[in-house]
Amino acid sequence: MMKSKAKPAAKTRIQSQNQDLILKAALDVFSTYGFRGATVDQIANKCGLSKPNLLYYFRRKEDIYTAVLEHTLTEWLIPLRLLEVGNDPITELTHYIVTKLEMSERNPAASRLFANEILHGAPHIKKFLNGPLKDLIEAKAAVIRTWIAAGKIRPIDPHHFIFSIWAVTQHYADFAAQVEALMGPNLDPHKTRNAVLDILLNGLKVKL
Amino acid sequence: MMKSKAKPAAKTRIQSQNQDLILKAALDVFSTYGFRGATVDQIANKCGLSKPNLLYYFRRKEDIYTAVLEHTLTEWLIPLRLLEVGNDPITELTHYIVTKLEMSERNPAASRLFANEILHGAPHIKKFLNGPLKDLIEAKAAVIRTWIAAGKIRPIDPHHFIFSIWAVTQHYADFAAQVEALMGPNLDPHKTRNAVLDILLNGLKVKL
DNA sequence: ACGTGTCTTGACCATTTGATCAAGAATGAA
DNA sequence: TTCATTCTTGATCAAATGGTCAAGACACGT
Repeated sequence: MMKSKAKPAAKTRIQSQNQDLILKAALDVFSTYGFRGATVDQIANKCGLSKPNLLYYFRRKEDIYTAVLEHTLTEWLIPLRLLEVGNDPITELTHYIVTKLEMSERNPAASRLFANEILHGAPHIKKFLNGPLKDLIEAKAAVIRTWIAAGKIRPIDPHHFIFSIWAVTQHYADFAAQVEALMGPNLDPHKTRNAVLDILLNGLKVKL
Repeated sequence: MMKSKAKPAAKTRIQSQNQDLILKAALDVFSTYGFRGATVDQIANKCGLSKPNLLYYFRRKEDIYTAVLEHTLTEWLIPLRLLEVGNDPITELTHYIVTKLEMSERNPAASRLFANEILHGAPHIKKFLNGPLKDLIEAKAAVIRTWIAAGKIRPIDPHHFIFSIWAVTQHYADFAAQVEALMGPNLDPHKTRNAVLDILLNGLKVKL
């Protein structure tokens, strides 16, 4: 029998079902404790599988990690891809920032997993950074330059502006412990959204 | 003989010398690998001491971690403390942001150690966040409100504005791997400084 | 030089943890 | 039902790692 491909994403019903369980649990555990801090046992317990069974689906701990990391990365770029020249820069950027904030709020674990990976030197995703992400950021920097050339926004540095958006939006997921300690547990997402939009976008207006 | 205090910061020449070596090495190792990812052996090797010798100065791994963390925190607040009402908000904020960027550039390990701790829920510094840091941020939020009341800057949310400054400035240390991948290894600190100041402060201007 | 207290370390221990394996249980196509 | 394939797990291993200890080396005031 042909074994189809090297890594058949999922063949059996049980396979795809369990792989899904594992990836969900792994995202939780890895994002909370980091790669080294997480244990295979923790992940196994969290999804109700035995450790050997888990290692039947992913041979090594690192395989689970890279799988969940890649799965996260692909979704991570989607909002930025949607940033196009369009008509109004403020509309476009507002949509991007709001989407990013919503992602950080809905799935902080993914944000933290990513942050942790970068923080430790991005050993597993160097290629992703130098390849797809680099290409994407250059394309979007070009979009921003178009706006500037058209006189629609003030001339800011596109790259550093994108970094600032990333930094601020992800801050609310990655540094949630700090934000919560300083603002209390009932942070109003609506207020946060308005404040962030205000701070990041108001400086773009061209002087009259 | 009186043992003076519970934890005499350092008595002997050798003691203060070795404790210093240990803390320096520990900052490096902990910031790179996280608490769980770091090993006592790594720290010992890095500072040229044997593992048992290192554990002679700090009984447990966690003691080293908390020591280096506390040592870092105290310095971390200094620039923000210097933020006062003064005359010109832009001057004050520029100074704060520039200082923060310089700290991130000069000592990225400290920034990453802190980021890592927060990222994992800040288990060791909850008290610091809820106490000194909370007090400080409230005081500085008041400073910003003073500027707003005086009509010197546009009415932005003080807390979220401080968060934004933290997020953006620390981004260049914490996410250095990503920044480097996207901008190349020769990032010009001067350009970064100007770009960040431009993005964060231009939106504060009151409309004419 | 002496001697007390400080410093250093090789050897060792207990636990955790990633990973293996053989054997048994469940699944599903014929 | 049959039976090959897939799935599951208890038992177990080897390595890594935090921490201990007793014994020896060293520093330094006298």
